[in-house]
Amino acid sequence: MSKKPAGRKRHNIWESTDLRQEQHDAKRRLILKQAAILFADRGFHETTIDQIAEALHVSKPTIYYYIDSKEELLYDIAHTGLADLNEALSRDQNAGLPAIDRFAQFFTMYGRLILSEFGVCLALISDRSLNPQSRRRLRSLKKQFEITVRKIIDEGRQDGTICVDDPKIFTFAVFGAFNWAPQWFSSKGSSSSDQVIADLLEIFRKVASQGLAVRQ
Amino acid sequence: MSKKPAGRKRHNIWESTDLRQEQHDAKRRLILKQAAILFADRGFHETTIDQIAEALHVSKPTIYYYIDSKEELLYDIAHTGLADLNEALSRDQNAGLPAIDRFAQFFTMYGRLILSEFGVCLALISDRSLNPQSRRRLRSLKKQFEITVRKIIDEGRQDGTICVDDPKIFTFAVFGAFNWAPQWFSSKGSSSSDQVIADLLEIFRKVASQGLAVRQ
Amino acid sequence: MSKKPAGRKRHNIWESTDLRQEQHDAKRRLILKQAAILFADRGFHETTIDQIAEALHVSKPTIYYYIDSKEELLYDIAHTGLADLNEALSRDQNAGLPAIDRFAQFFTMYGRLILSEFGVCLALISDRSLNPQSRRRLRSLKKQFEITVRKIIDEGRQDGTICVDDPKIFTFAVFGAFNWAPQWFSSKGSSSSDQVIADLLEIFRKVASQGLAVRQ
Amino acid sequence: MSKKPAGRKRHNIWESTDLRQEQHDAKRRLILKQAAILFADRGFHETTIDQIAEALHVSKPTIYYYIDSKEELLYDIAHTGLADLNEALSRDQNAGLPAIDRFAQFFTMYGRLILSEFGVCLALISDRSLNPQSRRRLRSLKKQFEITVRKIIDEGRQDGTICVDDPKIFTFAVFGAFNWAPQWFSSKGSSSSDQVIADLLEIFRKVASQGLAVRQ
DNA sequence: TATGAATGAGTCTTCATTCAT
DNA sequence: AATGAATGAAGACTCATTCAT
Repeated sequence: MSKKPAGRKRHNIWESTDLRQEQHDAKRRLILKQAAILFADRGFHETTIDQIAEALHVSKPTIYYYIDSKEELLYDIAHTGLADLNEALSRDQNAGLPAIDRFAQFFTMYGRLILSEFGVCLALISDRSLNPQSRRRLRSLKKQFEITVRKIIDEGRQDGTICVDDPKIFTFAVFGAFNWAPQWFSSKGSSSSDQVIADLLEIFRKVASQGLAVRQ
Repeated sequence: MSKKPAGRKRHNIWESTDLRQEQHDAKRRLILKQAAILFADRGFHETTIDQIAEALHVSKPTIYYYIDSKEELLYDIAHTGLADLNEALSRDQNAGLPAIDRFAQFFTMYGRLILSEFGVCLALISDRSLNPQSRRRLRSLKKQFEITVRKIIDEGRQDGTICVDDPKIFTFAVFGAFNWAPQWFSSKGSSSSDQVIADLLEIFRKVASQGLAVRQ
Repeated sequence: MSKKPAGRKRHNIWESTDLRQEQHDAKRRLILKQAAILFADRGFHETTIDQIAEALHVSKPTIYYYIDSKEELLYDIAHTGLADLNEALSRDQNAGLPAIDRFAQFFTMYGRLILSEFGVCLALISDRSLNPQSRRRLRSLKKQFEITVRKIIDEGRQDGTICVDDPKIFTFAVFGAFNWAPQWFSSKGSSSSDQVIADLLEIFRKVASQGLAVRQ
Repeated sequence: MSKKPAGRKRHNIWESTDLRQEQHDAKRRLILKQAAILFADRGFHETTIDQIAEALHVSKPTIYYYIDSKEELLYDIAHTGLADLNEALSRDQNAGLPAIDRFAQFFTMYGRLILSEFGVCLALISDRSLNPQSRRRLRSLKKQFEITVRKIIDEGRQDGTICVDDPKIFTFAVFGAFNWAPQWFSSKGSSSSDQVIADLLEIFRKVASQGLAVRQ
């Protein structure tokens, strides 16, 4: 087997193992991505494993070499999206910023997720196709984000940068507005996704700083 | 549909064409309602005709006596909801009111729809299960509402009661917030649906009157 | 719907229900029988539901209208056979007879079972295709027969009509000899199944009365 | 199969044609053994090539390096068992002994086979999974043993050491009793396999010498 | 009107087997 | 000699829908 740029000095066995694993993971992610695209486009039940395989120019059993079931596909897509968001969130943890800015930061990232291949599935595909356990896990993760937002809002009330009547309803409203975006946003439209996210955000930023305007 | 001309001696009331038709319609509506409840609860694909039949204590072919296909069921539910809204809308057409009030009026009704049995399906169930024609019709109806809202907003800009940066995005945001409600609202919770609707509305009313507040 | 020999006086509705149920049961039993024949002939895994359906000139889903799964098919065949045997057994319960005669009676019936359509599956088809619970139930039923036989042998030792060294091994030997019969017995051969059963029985009757011969 | 003519400098022992062949055969036999164990334990169809590979800590294609198909696996197991028995049989061919003793000798060996890894498959696994040709070959081999036994019995009638009514039925009964043994015998039980074999044998020895006892 | 029975058309999933290295 | 990856072929099971009464 001729190794790509000739065999590295030592550890080449390990390297090849690593590369294999890497390749494997890469392919698996490709499958998830393609599945996510199709699910988002046609729906979960309207997409067959065959179609996913075909879109990737492989055979159906190949898909099953990388995943265990169609359900796992959906779960992993959602989970990956949520995990990515979590990671992005924890990366720029600007704890020092005013709550309103952290609010904006959160939904900028959330918006990017929800308009990404993986995120769309979160907003568009019902988790009713999942088994109770997977559904519970996913919902718990989502709940976490709700809690995060509510905390930010609470903190905003204290640091005087956010003012809303009912944090719970407000939170749901923002999530709703963002989750609805995949239904109408088209990357082929005039605005970029970042523009759309900013615009949506602006609406809620206004509300949140409504009562404060007077003081300034 | 003209039934056979004559009626049997007695029971002719039962069998009178009108009542028959009435009965027929009533039963059909019962089926739609039960289907809507189940669809909203479990999802379209996760609900079988058998389950709908069982919930109504009839047999599966009975369902097919009243509807042509599962798809029609979904279409009719959505269509009925939309038509009901349209009717309600046209009923109190307070053309004289300020735009912001008409805006509020619209979403109060829309909210009631979306939290009703029939409306939930609109927000929760994807129309991807419908054939292209039905989907087109339904989308066209929904679009109509978007247009209505945009018009109200435009008028609000003129009568000085509404001020938003981007009417399109704003419209989508409001619809998103309302469409998301069925995901979290529970009639068993502390707030009534009307309360929730009012709360959601309040958020967007604030935004819409933001720029104006200063002037007044 | 023209009832067979014209409608009976009253209860004809109930009668028709009964007849339906009867028909349903009859058809179900036909399916079991056909499945049993095919399983015995080709093996469980070598028989597809399609083949069973085809043999009955119905479509595959029709089979599923009467049974829940292929596994249930196998379980029900085995269970029915065992239950039939049990019933036959309890029917002529000649408790007064000498043990050796009851022994003969038992294996005459067992032989008839094991050479019948349903019984063949018991001897020929492994229960490993069943889920643990079904397997356990079936094994428990079979065990019951072993116990019955051992008890008869024990009683035979007391009433002086049976004499064997090791009742356990002896029991297994007899069951083995009978269970093996479906492997070689052909209804097209020269001996009838009853003849074969009698012949097999004769062998073990000899053994059982070996030590006693002297006394007589 | 003549391997490439020359050997590498060192390690030539390892790579010597003979040892290579030996190793190859040894590994092949290991595979057969493991497969036999799993087939006997779970059944043929319930065992996947992957499970066999896993049990041997190798990969699936490795199995295929040594065998051509799963079917061959089963055939070879059965064939090996039968061949081993044949060999053992021809080894101590005590043609001079009384038939009854040769009868005992035969089934002692047969019993050992049937309770060995390879033999269990003969009794437990249906040959229906084999192609017609393999099945025919195997059945022919088994038939050979039946014939052998019948001949012994015939000779027993002549040398006055065996007396049975129907040699055919008797033969089937004995085989049945022995073939059934793997179903209930457990090496973890109180009796050794040799004990069980002796016990089973004793039963049939009694029958065979029944009529003779009186005369002596 | 209503229903027990029947079915066509899939879809997921599995598994023995092969390919390429 | 060994293996990660890939696939053809098949089978169980489901479900919307229709038939016959």
